[in-house]
Amino acid sequence: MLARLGDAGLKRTPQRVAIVRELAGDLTHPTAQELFERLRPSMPTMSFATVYNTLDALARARLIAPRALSPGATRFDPNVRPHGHAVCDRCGAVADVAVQADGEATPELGSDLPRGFTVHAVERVFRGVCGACAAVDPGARPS
Amino acid sequence: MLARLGDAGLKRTPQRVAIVRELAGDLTHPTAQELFERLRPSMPTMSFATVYNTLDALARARLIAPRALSPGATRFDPNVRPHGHAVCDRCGAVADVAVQADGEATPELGSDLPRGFTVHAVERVFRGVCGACAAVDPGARPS
DNA sequence: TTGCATCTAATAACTCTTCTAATTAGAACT
DNA sequence: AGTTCTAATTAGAAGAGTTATTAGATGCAA
Repeated sequence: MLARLGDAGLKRTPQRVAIVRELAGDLTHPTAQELFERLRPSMPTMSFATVYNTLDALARARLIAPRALSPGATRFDPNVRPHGHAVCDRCGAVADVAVQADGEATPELGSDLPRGFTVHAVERVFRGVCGACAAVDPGARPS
Repeated sequence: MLARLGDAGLKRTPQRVAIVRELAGDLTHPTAQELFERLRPSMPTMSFATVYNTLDALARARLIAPRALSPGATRFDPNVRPHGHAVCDRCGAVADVAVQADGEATPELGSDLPRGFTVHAVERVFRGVCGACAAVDPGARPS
């Protein structure tokens, strides 16, 4: 993934390397804030704006994908291949979900798209309660 | 829908009636800001907080559904039945999409959910470019 | 190494949403 | 109808999240 930085015309700066590294091995889809806080110890001078700039640059280069899975902070996903997400309504945790046949080849399922609408990607989100939250309070309202 | 206000233990105030009316016949999934601006002429004294309070109350009562379809403002959907959404990557327009078998009965498709995760709802989002935007600039980048 | 374009840091500004305190207004109960 | 209780509204400020601006530093190619 670092290699593709250059391919996209992006310079390989220490800040970008750190952000890419932190994101690449992270399955929790961190927010910009979370990335910033995790990287601050090792890069104390890094600015908050740099995190956003870098994430924006990576997203434009299609190396990561921003996800609006719930209101509030945008989450960033190092996996740009088609897949679904399980989102906990209580704690907001996000987990990847393998979804077969979720590519652009399945608009038959959602037939009546608006006239002239061209589909580029199909996302699927499973909303519910994760095991940890259910264990804490099994009887709570769904949300 | 107005009738269900009382069932939910919510008082029938003029502000709530206006918001419910504006939302009920609107297929564009307006944001809180949009609702506020549309209602201001007829209810000049209404506060911004009231819009949020009311939308939150309606959402808790399951009369509307908040949707995080793209980064930025939350959109509110008067249709709480299971259905999908077509979202234009350029202009942000949202349209409803009928989706068969999109209820809670289809987690087989997205099999490997996290252990202990209970699904309450499945959402499907079709991302792409709407006809109007494609007409304006057919050659532009997908996003 | 020099020059230029890009990138970063710092900060301000902006958008969206929530909170607080005081007032007002529904709904229920005489 | 009048009273009371509680919830809802208002206005403003505050908070979170994001984007824009600008000056200065840095990487990269010639």
